Amino acid sequence: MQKTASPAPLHIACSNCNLRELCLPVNLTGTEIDQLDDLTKLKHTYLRGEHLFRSGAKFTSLYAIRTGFFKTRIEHEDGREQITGFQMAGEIIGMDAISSNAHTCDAIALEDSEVCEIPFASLEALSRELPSLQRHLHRILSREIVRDQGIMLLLGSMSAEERLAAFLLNLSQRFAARGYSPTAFHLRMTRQEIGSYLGMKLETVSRALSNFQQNGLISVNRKSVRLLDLPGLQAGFDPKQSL
Amino acid sequence: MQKTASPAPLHIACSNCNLRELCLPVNLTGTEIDQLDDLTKLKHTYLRGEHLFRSGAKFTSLYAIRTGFFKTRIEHEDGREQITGFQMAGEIIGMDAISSNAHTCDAIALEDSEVCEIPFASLEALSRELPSLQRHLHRILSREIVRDQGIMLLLGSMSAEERLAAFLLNLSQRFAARGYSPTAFHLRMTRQEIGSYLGMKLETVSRALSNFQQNGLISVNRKSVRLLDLPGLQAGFDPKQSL
DNA sequence: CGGGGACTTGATACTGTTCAATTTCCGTGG
DNA sequence: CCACGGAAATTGAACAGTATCAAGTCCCCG
Repeated sequence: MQKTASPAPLHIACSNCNLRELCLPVNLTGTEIDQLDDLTKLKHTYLRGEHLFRSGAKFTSLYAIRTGFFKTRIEHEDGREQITGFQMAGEIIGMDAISSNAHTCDAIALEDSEVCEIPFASLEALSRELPSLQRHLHRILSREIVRDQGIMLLLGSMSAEERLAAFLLNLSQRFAARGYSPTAFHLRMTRQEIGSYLGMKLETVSRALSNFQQNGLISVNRKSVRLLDLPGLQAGFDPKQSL
Repeated sequence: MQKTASPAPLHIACSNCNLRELCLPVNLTGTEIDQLDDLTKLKHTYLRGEHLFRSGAKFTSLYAIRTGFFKTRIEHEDGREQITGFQMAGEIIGMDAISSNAHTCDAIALEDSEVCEIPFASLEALSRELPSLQRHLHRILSREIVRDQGIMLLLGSMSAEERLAAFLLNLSQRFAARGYSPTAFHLRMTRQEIGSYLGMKLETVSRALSNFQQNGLISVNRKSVRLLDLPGLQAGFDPKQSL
């Protein structure tokens, strides 16, 4: 397709994967896209519950989610676990492993999913030749840092209900960015997993959801959620105002 | 100096800065070191309380701490703040800003400090030419991700005393790595700052420290701390065992 | 259609917060 | 050099938010 002398496309229609994170903002020529496509041609599918990788495994590749939903978790020796993120289509998993050449978390499919494997050595090599790809890789790594620090803020200085509201709004935004409804969606994870992510117990998650519902902020039934009052959620729900 | 046929040095004695993070594990020839030195020749000093940068400021450079001590913090609009880290000599600040070209946190000197400024565009350019530098940059970014996720684990699934014990042990390790005593050191930050970092109130920090002292794990007076029982701290102090 | 995990809800316990009173220390200015 | 003022830290008591324990319901999957 790069036969046409047309200017480089504004963003890449990555033929191999749904690489929102990796491809979208990069300005490349057709040949360069081909090189990138080469990089991302390894595809795999994972069924619900399967591991994409396990903590301790040797690091070779990053993984871009084409379709589906994953969670990542780290485990303390005493068995305590912390879910460090929920990843959806277009997002990248595995960046924690670059530092030590071994994965530091488990990645597990929450529904049947398809991923692109991106051999990291090749990505590094190509990014040496394509400054805009290099730039973009750095941005992606940095974005993960910013995301994690946002969660630190959440965990460190917000109440259980505020954390849950922020979580729902974050999902909402990410679904919207993918063309799905921002106000009605299906939770792929259990209350326990939400709780682990947000630093609270599953009962507290359940109570907070019920509470939101009673106050007209959401309607929830099992795993399906409808956000009814986005500004109300954003404002942080204050139970004292509502008796 | 690569005139000599001697092998590349095992690590770099960075003439400009105390770049433990940036330089140490990189294998480079003399010329290459010179290029890197060029990159890090901008030096500045900051007095206690001064800002290295503020949230929102345009991103141009990373900063490597030569000497001194910094904190980084993010602020929620409602005034809540979360301290995201305490950085000491040899560590790098500013990586969060790569993603959006603007700093997302404030960096403030906790004591008089000296930093190297590393223009990021130049670092990217040089790392395109030196694969081992590129690799190392990626490792540093990834290490920050791992660090942040460790703090998420802390905040999400540990008790106040466990968090504080982990914090003290982390400081201990980092001082030890710099040739200082791992068991006797001076806290550069207030109880309130420790609390903000660990997601608890200053009173809780103070009580926990007193509690550790009463149980012979540490001795503490104001800002000076002595760790008396590292294994005890590591095991996580359980107040029920000790009546 | 049956079994078991996921979820909800209630009662109670406990960790950590809040409010408040003191004490200690450090830097500043007389 | 000492005195002073204010921030930092400690400690206590009451309170709030969340965890824990327990019982029961609902579904989803086999």
